[in-house]
Amino acid sequence: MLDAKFIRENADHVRQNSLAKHTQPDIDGYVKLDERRRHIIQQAQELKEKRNTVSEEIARLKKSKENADTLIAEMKTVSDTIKQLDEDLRGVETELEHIALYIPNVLHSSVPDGKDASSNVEIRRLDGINPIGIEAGFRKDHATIAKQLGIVDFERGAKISGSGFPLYTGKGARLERALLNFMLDHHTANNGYTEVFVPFLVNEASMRGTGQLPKFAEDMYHAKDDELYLIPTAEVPITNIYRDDILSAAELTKKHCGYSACFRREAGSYGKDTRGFLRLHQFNKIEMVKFAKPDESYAELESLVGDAEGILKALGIPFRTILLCKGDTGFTSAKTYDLEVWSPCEQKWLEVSSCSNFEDFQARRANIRFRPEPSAKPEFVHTLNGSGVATPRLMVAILEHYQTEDGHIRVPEPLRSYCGFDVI
RNA sequence: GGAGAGAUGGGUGAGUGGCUGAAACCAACGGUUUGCUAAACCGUCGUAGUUCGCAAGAUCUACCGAGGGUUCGAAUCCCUCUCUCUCCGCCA
Repeated sequence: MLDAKFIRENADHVRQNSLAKHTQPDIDGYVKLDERRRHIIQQAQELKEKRNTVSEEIARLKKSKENADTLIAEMKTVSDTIKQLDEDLRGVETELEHIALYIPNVLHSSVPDGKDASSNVEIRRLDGINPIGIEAGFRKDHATIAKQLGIVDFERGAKISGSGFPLYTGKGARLERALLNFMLDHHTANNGYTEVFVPFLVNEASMRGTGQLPKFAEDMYHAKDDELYLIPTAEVPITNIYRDDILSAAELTKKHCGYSACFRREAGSYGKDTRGFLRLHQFNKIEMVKFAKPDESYAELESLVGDAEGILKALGIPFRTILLCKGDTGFTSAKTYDLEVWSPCEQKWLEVSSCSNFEDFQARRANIRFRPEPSAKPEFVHTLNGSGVATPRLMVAILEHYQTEDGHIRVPEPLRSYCGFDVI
């Protein structure tokens, strides 16, 4: 959510910015309503002031046993008018919020122009154990080899729940768990994150706080009887840990990482990337979230990307880091880097992490503030988050890059102690 | 699921219709003093918004879990909801 005053004073910029993100919120309507809002507030305030002073006068008269009937009658109509104005105000503010919740975050000036993924800018590209572009002919794609080795049972997963809900079995289940444990240990030991284990169902306020609602309601699984939502990412519960809190400057930058299962309806992407692990309704992910001072948030974004890259480096997976262009940057983000691993069988880059600086966009929605100085006024923090990383496509990369000629998988070195075996 | 208790400012906790934006204490901040990490004393010390002002700031308004209601006037009375706690039952 953007600040009302900011929208008022930068209406053109906000409009251009929204267009760049392929949305057209009613900025003119917002500005007009905002004007009306302030007009109503002025009228109501004047009347309330009058009511307050006259009420004191009435109290005085009554105390000295004088007659206050005229004043009381007068105040009755004043009160009715106030009631009407307050009602009008509520209506206007509801309309304002309805527009404001659909206005996307303002892009950082360093974000390149462009309307879709083709304009994203590659920042880094790193070879892992297999140089990118040199592909061994013997490789089977991840779905085939996984099935052959009996480590994932897509059919039975579909039987239990539906397509997009994989069932990991035997060494596959162990490898998945090894990945998650390795990543959590890595971030807590090397990168200074404090681990959290979060609820996987959250309430509506949390979903609004991080910006999933109301705009992306159709992407979420919703337990209607309890008004709870299954989280699409641990970003939601982790960021909302400090909803409505005031943090002290000394504890910033606050860094949390956590595991969660992630649930996504993927409405509208039926038929896309349906094979194997490429697109799932449920998957596992380690998420990193930072709460930073505004003047430090962009440095924190760079180190966040570095933390995510560290996982891929440690595992020897070839990857590239790209900076998303304006049109590809998400609704809530000011600037986003994606990490993509190379799939030799798909001949495609697969996104395994998205690292974003939301500046104060989420903090304003979720009301997360900090005190710059012990007795200073609270300000909104900047929130950032990044996957560190999501497992399905990482698993794709491991199954393809670590495949041997005789159809087995060598377990990447850092995972061996977690797995208890070296080969699948 | 049944029964009960509660929700007040960063914290503890007073406050039952007008003089309460809210006592007191703690914490925090500024200062004085004594002078080795401490104590004593004095002062400051909520948030949001409106209007005015270049600004510092000033005016006004709202807010005592949320939303309604009664009243000239509500932290205080009534209703609904949410959450927390305790006990019982059930289940992991």
